[in-house]
Amino acid sequence: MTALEPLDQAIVRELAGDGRCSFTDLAERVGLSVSAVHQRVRRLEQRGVIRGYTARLDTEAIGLPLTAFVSLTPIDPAAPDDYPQRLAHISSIESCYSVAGDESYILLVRVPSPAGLEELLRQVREAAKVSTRTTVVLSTPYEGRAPAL
Amino acid sequence: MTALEPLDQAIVRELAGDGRCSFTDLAERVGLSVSAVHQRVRRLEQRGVIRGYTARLDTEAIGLPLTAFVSLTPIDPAAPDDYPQRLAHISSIESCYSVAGDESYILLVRVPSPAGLEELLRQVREAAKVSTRTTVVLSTPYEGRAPAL
DNA sequence: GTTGAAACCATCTGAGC
DNA sequence: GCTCAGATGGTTTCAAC
Repeated sequence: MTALEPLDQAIVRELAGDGRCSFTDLAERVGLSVSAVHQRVRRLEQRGVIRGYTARLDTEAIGLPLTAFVSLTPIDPAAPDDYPQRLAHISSIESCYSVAGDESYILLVRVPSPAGLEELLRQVREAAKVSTRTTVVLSTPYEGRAPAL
Repeated sequence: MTALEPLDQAIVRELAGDGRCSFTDLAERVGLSVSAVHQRVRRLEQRGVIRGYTARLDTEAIGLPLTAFVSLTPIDPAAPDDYPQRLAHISSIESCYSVAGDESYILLVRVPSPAGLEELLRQVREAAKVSTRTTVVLSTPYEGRAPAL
């Protein structure tokens, strides 16, 4: 995987900071013509460097005030490792990481309440035969900051 | 915090899926006029329900192929709890969560290499007087999926 | 790979309901 | 709070370099 050119870096940095930034603004900020920027952004999208765009939401305002990390340990270590797939339909799971260490996976989940968390854990244990360890998030000083390029 | 109206829910769901969706498209998808959608989106932004927009990037393509969770435990339990602030300048830290459990904080970090991780841990220990426990991410089956509304 | 211009389309505002 | 319509300004394409 070849490293990103400085101009593409600049574009990507701007779009990480403001995903709805117009091409006109973008062009000014990176010092290129509008068409050139337009072409480069399209190319970055097609190459998969930019995987998409999303609105960053206030989890409380949308009714999911409880965030938690759920670590997964397979009950049967010999079972086929298709946990992510088995859990994909559970929409409270925002992210799924395969990790090195004591556990096999770490999930980031968002639920409306402690009752929602209980329900989620039930679903997870049912869908994948795993034991779970849950770490409740008390507050989020910051999240999803733009990467350093 | 009053719950989200169904129309606002629909708008927010669409923008979580495609943050660069035009107001024209958005209007069609939620069944409203363009101006009405426009007005509602602006209101959602001002109320802080929508906190911004970002490009979702391929971490490998931008030169940060190594992701890890770093758990923090204060060395002096009586020290003032200003860790997030003390760590905020470290740009490899994407997210910082205050958590219940054995540790006080969990950081999500992105670095170019194992050497970068080592350097990051040094920086973290220096900036905050904490001991760290690191869980390396091997792969990411999914991440940042749109929330269930 | 960049530019500039032209055609098209989206954004945004304000008046009216 | 929604709609319509008009003015502004952004997006997208294309020919040329």
